[in-house]
Amino acid sequence: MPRQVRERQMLDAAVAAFARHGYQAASMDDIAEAAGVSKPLVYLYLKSKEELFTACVRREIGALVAAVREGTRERGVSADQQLWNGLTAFFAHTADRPDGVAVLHRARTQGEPFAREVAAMRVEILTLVTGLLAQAAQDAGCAGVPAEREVSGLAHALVGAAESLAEWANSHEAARAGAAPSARETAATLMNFCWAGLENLMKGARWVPGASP
Amino acid sequence: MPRQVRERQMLDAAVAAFARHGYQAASMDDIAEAAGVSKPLVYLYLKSKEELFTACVRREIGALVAAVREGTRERGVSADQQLWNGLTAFFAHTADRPDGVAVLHRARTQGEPFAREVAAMRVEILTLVTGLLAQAAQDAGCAGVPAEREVSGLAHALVGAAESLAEWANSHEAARAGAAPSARETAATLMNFCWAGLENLMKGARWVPGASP
Amino acid sequence: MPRQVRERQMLDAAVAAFARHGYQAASMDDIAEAAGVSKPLVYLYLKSKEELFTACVRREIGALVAAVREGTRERGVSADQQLWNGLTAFFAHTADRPDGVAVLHRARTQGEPFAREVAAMRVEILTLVTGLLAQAAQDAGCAGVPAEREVSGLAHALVGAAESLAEWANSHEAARAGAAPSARETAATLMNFCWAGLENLMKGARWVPGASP
Amino acid sequence: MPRQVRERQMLDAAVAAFARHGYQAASMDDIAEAAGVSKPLVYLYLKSKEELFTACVRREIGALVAAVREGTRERGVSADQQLWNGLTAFFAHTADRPDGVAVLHRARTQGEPFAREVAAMRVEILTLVTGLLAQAAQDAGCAGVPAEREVSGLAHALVGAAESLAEWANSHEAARAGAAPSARETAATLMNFCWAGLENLMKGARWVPGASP
DNA sequence: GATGAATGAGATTTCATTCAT
DNA sequence: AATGAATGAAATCTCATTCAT
Repeated sequence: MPRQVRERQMLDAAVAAFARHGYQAASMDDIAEAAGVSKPLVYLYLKSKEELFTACVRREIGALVAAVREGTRERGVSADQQLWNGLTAFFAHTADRPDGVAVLHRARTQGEPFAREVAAMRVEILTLVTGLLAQAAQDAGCAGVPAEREVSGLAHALVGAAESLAEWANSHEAARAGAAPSARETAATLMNFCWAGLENLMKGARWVPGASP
Repeated sequence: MPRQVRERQMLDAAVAAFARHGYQAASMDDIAEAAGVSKPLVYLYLKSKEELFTACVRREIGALVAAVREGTRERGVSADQQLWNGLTAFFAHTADRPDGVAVLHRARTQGEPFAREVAAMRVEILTLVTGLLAQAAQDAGCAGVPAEREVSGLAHALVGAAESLAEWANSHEAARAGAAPSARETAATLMNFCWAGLENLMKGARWVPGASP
Repeated sequence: MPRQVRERQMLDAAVAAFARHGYQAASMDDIAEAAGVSKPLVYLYLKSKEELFTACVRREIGALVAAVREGTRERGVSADQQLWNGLTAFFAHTADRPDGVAVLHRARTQGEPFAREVAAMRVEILTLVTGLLAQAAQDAGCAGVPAEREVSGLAHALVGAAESLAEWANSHEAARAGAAPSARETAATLMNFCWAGLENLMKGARWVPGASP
Repeated sequence: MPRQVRERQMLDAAVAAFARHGYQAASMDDIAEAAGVSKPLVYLYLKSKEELFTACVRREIGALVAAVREGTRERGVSADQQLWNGLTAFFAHTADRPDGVAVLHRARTQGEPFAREVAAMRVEILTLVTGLLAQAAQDAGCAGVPAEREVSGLAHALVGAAESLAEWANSHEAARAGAAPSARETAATLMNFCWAGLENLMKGARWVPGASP
């Protein structure tokens, strides 16, 4: 059996194990057995547990980013439409590969080297989002560009909301209140949640404490 | 030294260790040493690693919920103001006890018993938030109550955004773009991000794909 | 509370614990708690686990030997009658204090110092038995005294049979085949088992291989 | 080195250790070192201390039962001869493998699962013995079959006597009174001790208190 | 006379990792 | 290319034992 195939089997098994048990609790024994190979072979191909985890993380990062980029590829549509497309792609992907997403989630709290990789991916996606927001601002004849720090905060809020919604949409809790929502429904929920606020912001309108009607 | 004092020392050390290394990687040896006691004493007082972790989680849940409840206690103010107060308390708390928050974050991916405790806390806070949103809807002369599933999704989005913002606000990344933002600033960012959207939703206005200006 | 009373409580608790769990598995914690006192008090009175076990063993040895001696005290009766009396006393005692007997049983396999104490007790009882056998030989006009080694072997066989019967009589297995047998019944069983053989031996008759009818 | 060989080495070392120190006091460290392997290998092959002990017990049970069965295999000889053959085989075995016998002895007081295995073995041997006694009764033109409980008691007495004699024969004490007795001598001692009594019993004769000559 | 507080030492068990073949 | 055999290191947890009061 060719090396590439064997390697993918190992990565598949590793992603499943890391997703279910976490980095520490997943054992190389179990991964090797699940992959249907002997432990020395895993070490021959992937060097160590750390590198194996890194390989998993990189693969899943690539898959996620590719999915989102593919979703926002369509040109000639308005910024909010593109954002919606990207979100839909994101939610579709998280529904499709829950283990991969779980591995990325685990990696964020697994020490510097892993956390950094995921952080870099978040930056990549945030950049994408930020770009869309900026274009939306332009489209809307926005008065001025908000401070970098504010944009950064907004982007983090958006991504955090998306992650939380993805987790909720794929949990059993959501299914209890009817069928699990589709990716499009979830994306719409998030757009509803934030779009008006973002639009206002871009136009320079601000919510301030003590000023509500 | 009296038992209560020692127990608090142990919990402090354990929270720090669990926050930094996670449940599995934090060792009882290190925790005992950090607490300035011997390992057997930790076991005498806290029974096992699992119960120690549980004790940490419960303590931090209590502290977080108390902080947020305290923030929303003030009566006679509008709903958005109360939400803002609660968010400010939340961000102040996360800035004040980053380790405690990290422990709660870890607990969510550490198996059923722990995850359930945190989930229960999230439900408690979501209920609080939902109540405020409902009152806001009333204040705004809202046309109809949105479906339960939609409200649930919105609340998850809000909480996720808050968590993500808290993490970002306390990270070094935020400091790089100027001083770390205050709790009030972060709360304002989040209100700006979502309030208009929520208000629209309550009034029955919806964002729909393909309908943007 | 006077020291003697406290000490007896401790010994009672210790005997029960050692009987149930064995020397190693019985913990000083449990013994102290069962005795209703704190651990340091146990150490104050009984020095160490080893000495505590020794005290238990000595007490139970004393009780057992006293019971058997009491049983054989009656003068002016034939030797077999005295032996039967002694056996009855032995089985009555083992039925009455199963924990004490169990401790002695455990002590036999618990290393030199303890095993020696029990061995000494066995010697004491064996001497008693041997004396009765000798007198029986005289009564029966026995031809000659058997070799010391043979007598020793016989005595061990008798004691072993008695111990095994005691254990069986107090086990649930015996109760399954009707009510548990009384001490007198068990003693009769053992007398039936061996008396004729012993009598023959004393008269010089021997069982030899290949000579059965 | 092949797995089977290593496993036997481990069992040999474990039997020796359990025999000398008992289940609790024997440490896996010592067993591994005595077997000339590392501790993890012991766990890899034997799973746990409990299973290791079980494996020892089962092996020694098998060896002992096989030895006794082999001894009683010879057909066409009288019942007492067969019993003597079986006893000789038993004493030869206990002299040959004192550690194995000691392990079985320990197992009887080491908790339900172990005690049950040994009890089952005792039942097996008791059945064998009971069969021989029954045949002997037939040979002797026995009047009637004694009650089940009485037979059970007699068998227990016989086995207990045999165990006690075996222990004595292999102890230093026996050697002090001349050379240690051979298996045939010990078997003869036991036959002398009980055979006449058993024969009487089979014929319906009973020893009763107060009726001695 | 009695105890709450505390620990050094050692138990079983698991895991990532490497040879020799 | 692939593996059965093997281990060093470290994890969680328990226990007999002693102070200071």
